[in-house]
Amino acid sequence: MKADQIIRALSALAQEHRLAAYRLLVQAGESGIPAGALAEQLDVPPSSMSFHLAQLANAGLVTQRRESRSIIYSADYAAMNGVMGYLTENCCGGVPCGDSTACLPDPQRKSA
Amino acid sequence: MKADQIIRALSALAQEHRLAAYRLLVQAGESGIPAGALAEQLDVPPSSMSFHLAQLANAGLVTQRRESRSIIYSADYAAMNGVMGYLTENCCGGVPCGDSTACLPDPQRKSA
DNA sequence: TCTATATTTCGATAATTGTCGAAGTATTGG
DNA sequence: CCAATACTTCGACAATTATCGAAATATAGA
Repeated sequence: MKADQIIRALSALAQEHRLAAYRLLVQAGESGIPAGALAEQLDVPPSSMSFHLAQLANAGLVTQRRESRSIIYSADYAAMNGVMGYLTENCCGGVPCGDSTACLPDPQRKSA
Repeated sequence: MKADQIIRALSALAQEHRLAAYRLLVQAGESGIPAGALAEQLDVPPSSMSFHLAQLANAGLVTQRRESRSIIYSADYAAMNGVMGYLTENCCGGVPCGDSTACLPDPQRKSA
């Protein structure tokens, strides 16, 4: 994963509403949350929420799927793990350290 | 750790030069790297580097100490772990998942 | 097809962030 | 005390990002 991609992900998370939205999505798991519900819960106008969700999607941190009239967003755990892996890379001068950030969607987790 | 603090940390890392500097510091470990050396390695003017290092310090991601005429910066591993913990919190809808991001300075790591 | 719902795109404006030279502040050695 | 070194702070300007109403797009149901 290259630096530019990581920076986009970090920028995406470095904003009040997006960080809050992302965390809700992370906790919601695979079922995800529709854009409108996120806007309501975070008390942000729909157009603003849409802007923020687009940033998260562009960063690869969330995926979207249409379901009837709603667009459901869900967190992409692999992307999050990628970012954290990048930050911890060579974290102790090359010496291996308890560096095993792994997080998979609820239903189908690997046996870590 | 509260959201505002996390946002400052993520903002600090979400910038080309700061991400690069931070990674150098992470790899350098406790000995750290003087401001000037970072500026030179990253090909950034001293005043710009200073600005960026101040951001990282303000976010609590790095610490600084004076050593003669130089100011040595080093990564604060605990802060990094705090940020990652925040991101993975309740990451699978409350179900525990391989969520053990830990990273300690080279010389004195815990037996994880 | 017409209307209501759900969301996005557009566009204009406000706010924040990045850049870097010049000047200022520590520290050391002569 | 003076000059050199290592950094930081200041200040001005450029660039990017956030906000949100209005208009556009997609879907579903009557």
